Amino acid sequence: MIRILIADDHPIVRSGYRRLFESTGLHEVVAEACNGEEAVNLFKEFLPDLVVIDVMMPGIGIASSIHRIINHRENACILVASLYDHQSLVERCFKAGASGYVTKSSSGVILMQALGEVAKGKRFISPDIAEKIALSQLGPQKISALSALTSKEFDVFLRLTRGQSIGEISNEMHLSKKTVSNYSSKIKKRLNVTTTAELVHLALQEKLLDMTVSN
Amino acid sequence: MIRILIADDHPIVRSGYRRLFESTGLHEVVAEACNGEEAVNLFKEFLPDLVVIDVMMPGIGIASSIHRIINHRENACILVASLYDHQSLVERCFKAGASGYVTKSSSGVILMQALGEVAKGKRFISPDIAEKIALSQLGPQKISALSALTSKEFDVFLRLTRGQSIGEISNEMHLSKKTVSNYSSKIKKRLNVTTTAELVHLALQEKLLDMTVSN
DNA sequence: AAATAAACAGGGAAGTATTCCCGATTTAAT
DNA sequence: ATTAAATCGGGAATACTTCCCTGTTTATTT
Repeated sequence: MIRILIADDHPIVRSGYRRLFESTGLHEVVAEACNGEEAVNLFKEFLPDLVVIDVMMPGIGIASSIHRIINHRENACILVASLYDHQSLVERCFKAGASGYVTKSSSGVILMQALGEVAKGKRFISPDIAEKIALSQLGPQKISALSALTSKEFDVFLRLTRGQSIGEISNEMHLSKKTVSNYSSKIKKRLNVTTTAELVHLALQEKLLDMTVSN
Repeated sequence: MIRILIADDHPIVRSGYRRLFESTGLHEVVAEACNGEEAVNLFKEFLPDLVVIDVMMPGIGIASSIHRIINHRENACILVASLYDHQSLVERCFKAGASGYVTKSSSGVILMQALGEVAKGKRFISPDIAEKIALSQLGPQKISALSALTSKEFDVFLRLTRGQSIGEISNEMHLSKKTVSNYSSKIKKRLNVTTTAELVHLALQEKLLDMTVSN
């Protein structure tokens, strides 16, 4: 029986995981977290065999959540599930200690496959992302300016482009407004822009935001 | 027995809905679609009592999906589920003929409540969104929030979303910074957002911005 | 193991932007 | 001719930005 911790801020998504995982009879969901801190705490409490964690939750960022879990148990098995497939995000997660990365548009089959591999201590990356990254390695090596951002900067960047204010971000990340504001400035400087709107444009170019909503 | 069609591009989310809905014994999921076209086709095929549809799927946009469903059956019950709670999106959905709108961070209780109301032919909007948006504003007669902007406001809106700063705009438009800043505030208030990033999102949704703006 | 370099967190100060409220024109609309 | 809306900005309080600087904590190198 593989004991699993699910971390996602959407109840419906947690419920979906539960249904999928428990359908095999080989997995047991021992706890559910709806933010990063809770995930870390529940990990310490339940010591699950495997953690399935969302990249974008309120509170601490994904990198630091992973770090803190790995810190508590060196060989923790962490599978990241994300709506986003940007290379720098994937890189950041693996670097922090994740063992697997899948997009949420992956099928149940892929998810279960990922679960199996990660539980065995292997690495897994979903085919759609692997393909994208592989292809991007082939082209002219234009490194995205975004990978120049540190993990905290990147987190703030995402939140800014998603429309959050400095105040909201400081609350969710538990940092002072001053710190967030300083990050915001540093980010703009590094990316050579002056306004938040331009940050959004960059995020769009890097396909970190998608706006397929209307038509 | 209420017969339901689920439309969401994430298998995990569909699975979560299924688990939730079927737990009551009063609902039956008769079909699952993973994009707009499929939702429309499956609707025609199964004629479910109710459709739960995601706002952001590949292919045709939500508005056109809803339109095509309503076109096929005037009184179809459609519940929209979304990660986003922008008023213009909510408006767009209601205008197209949806009966309910919930965010995906809603609890199962809220979701079931929404399902019940919508199935009865009533309207439903999840409390977190309702808090931000006055229900009274949502009649099908309402036109795009952007057309509520005056021409100067619209001009400033476009410049802001293109990444110009208040100072730049005031120079180009020969207005004092104060005036531009006041416009900026008024625009956000009218469009019910608080940050410039959200303005950019609106512009994108309204196709007033194409992603090739900044190089 | 010690040294060097980054990342992280935030204070100070000056400047810019935001919000909300207000009053003054000009321009439309009934 | 009158009411309404659009346009333009001042005042004041608050929020955000920028640049610079000081620590502390993590990583990397030698």
